[in-house]
Amino acid sequence: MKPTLQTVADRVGVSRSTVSNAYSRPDQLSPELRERILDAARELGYSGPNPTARSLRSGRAGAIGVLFTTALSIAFTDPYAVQFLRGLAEVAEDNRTGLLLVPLRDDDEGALEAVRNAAVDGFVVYCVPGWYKAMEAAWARGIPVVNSDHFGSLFVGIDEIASTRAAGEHLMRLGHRRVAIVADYISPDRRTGEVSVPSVEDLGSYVSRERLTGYRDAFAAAGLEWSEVITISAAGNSREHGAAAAAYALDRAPRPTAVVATTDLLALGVLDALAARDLRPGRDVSVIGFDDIPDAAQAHMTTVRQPALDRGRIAGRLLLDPPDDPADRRVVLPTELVVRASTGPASTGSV
Amino acid sequence: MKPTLQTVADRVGVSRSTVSNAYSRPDQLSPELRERILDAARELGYSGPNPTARSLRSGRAGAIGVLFTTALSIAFTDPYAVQFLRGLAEVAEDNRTGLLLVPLRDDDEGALEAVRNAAVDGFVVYCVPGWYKAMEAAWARGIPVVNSDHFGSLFVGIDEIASTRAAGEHLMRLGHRRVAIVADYISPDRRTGEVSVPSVEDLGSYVSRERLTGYRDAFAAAGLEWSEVITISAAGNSREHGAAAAAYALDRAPRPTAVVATTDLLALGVLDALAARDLRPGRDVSVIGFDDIPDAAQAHMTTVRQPALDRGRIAGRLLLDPPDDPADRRVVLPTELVVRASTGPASTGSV
DNA sequence: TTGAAAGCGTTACCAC
DNA sequence: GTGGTAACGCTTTCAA
Repeated sequence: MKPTLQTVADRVGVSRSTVSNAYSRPDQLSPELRERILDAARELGYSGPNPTARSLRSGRAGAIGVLFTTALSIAFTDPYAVQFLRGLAEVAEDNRTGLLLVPLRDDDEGALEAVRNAAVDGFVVYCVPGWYKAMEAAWARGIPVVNSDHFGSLFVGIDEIASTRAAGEHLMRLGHRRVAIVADYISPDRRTGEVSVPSVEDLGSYVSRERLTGYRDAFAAAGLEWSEVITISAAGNSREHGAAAAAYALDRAPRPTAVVATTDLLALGVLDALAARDLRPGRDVSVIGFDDIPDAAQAHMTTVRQPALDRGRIAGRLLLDPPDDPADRRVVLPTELVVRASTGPASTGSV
Repeated sequence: MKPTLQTVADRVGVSRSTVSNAYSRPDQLSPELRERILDAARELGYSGPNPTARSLRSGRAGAIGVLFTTALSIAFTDPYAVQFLRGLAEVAEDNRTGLLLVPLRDDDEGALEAVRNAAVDGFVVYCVPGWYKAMEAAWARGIPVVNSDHFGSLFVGIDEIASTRAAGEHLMRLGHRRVAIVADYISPDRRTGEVSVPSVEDLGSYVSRERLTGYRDAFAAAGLEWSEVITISAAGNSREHGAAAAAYALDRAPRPTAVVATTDLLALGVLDALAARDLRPGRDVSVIGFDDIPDAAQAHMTTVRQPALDRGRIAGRLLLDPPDDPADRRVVLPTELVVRASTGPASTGSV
């Protein structure tokens, strides 16, 4: 039988309230009595108030729920996600709050259950394409939800369209006209391969949709028709999937002079694919990523930098202390096109 | 006012129990009634039983607490930790259990508070040198604690000493006699620099202590005195710290013919330091790491492979379903010395 | 400074 | 198939 407040109270010969005070409001009783209580507790193996009971009573769970795109076991492999989490964790720590990684399993029902059952004070939704039900379940909880990918009441994100438009303009300025785009979650069956995206607006994944839109607009402004652009679906956001997807662009004639990707991880895969074919990035084929993860710099890759750490931090602050002014509840962070060696003028002579 | 079970019960005209059953034991009532209840709930904005109250009643928190070495914001940067977490997350998902990252702040009191206040069913202690108090607090909770670095009742780990002994023997076989070791957490002040470690046994960090012991034993067996070995402290487990520490070995005469490190991250830093000095790994200076993280293979680095993913998985299983037989409560996983190009014969002629 | 009493929102048991 | 009743372990007035 586990000791409870009452056990300790009985032992010392005081009431529950006094023992409770000994832990939660030390100033409410004499130091000696407190010491006696704490001693008794130690002796009885009582390690302090039961967190769950305390939560129930106080109405505070002491944790932030984190909702991920995919299996939580994947989350840690994406450097961008890791940065985001670090920022979030930092703020959580400062507020004596834990981070609860919610297990969103593959089946819909399981995911809903998990969201409804999470003992948390709010949710940070990191990136949940296709999990609208889970998101709705989070909303239904009636606790704050910070969304970084869709527009909700609490939002922290970037101007996705403007960001990729800038990248697209850079490409157009360099004279590229044969372009391929690699994106994840753009084919319904989640396979890797070329896919036709007649209307970007209909894409299910927020991130891919917005980023493709930016490119499309930049291309259009330069007179490049969207229908001429090769769109390739990657089965997931990883370097390997990026390389596999790139093959569909690189192994065709005429070969595109530029291959852009919606994330750095995918773009690094594109670089891998170039290397495997002895093609020189920025000379034979230009490559652009998105995120500016550490490996991007090492690979001398042109990309769009977004402040992942800040996004996490702000998400945490928004959640822990939601501003009253609606205007303050939506934060749009700046991005920056970082030009490195992976982009260069379109080599007109190449086949 | 948030709706509760009672609110819904009143609305439908049934008792609380029936509403509770509608959610938790659907087979206990007629489908029609259940539908009516669920509809009413939706209408009222009731999103299901309060997780905290449910936890209190059922005695199950639905989460595993994860205790990290350092600020949880650091945890994600160590590839080994990430692998471990992935394994753990996998098992947690399968058991509909969340992962609560507990904010161990820098001050002792804050850490204790956090551990005592975490609403979890058990703890996985990943690597907490210097946080003995936090560990004791976890133990005191009276819930299962899986330890991977110290010997507790539930344990999953490797034979640290035998692992590095094998690495040390490899080095001795290659004829190295001027050797430096880079390790983190071996100087009391956590600074980077050469440090004297007269008795390995007294080191505070479990991992560093065990791994140095293995090396020491291997060296001793080959007739190399421990006092002749250069021990260098790294201020933390990162590539940068590894490079900084390596400088203390490489910039002296005579230069060691081998520099080993207690983790791959540190060892990769050593390789960086070699590169900066135009020294060839495996030719001019041999390097050995520990863990076999993905980058190690890419760097052609000799290292000790340990099954990080499995460690995480087993930690989860041990926690969620502690075996009765004490023998099964301690799992020692195999390791393997992976010899790559970063080690070679001691170049007798080098200075 | 201390204690009694009233919940917090749920679930489990046992009658009906 | 359904509904009381009694916990689960704690915190918080409020009165003494």
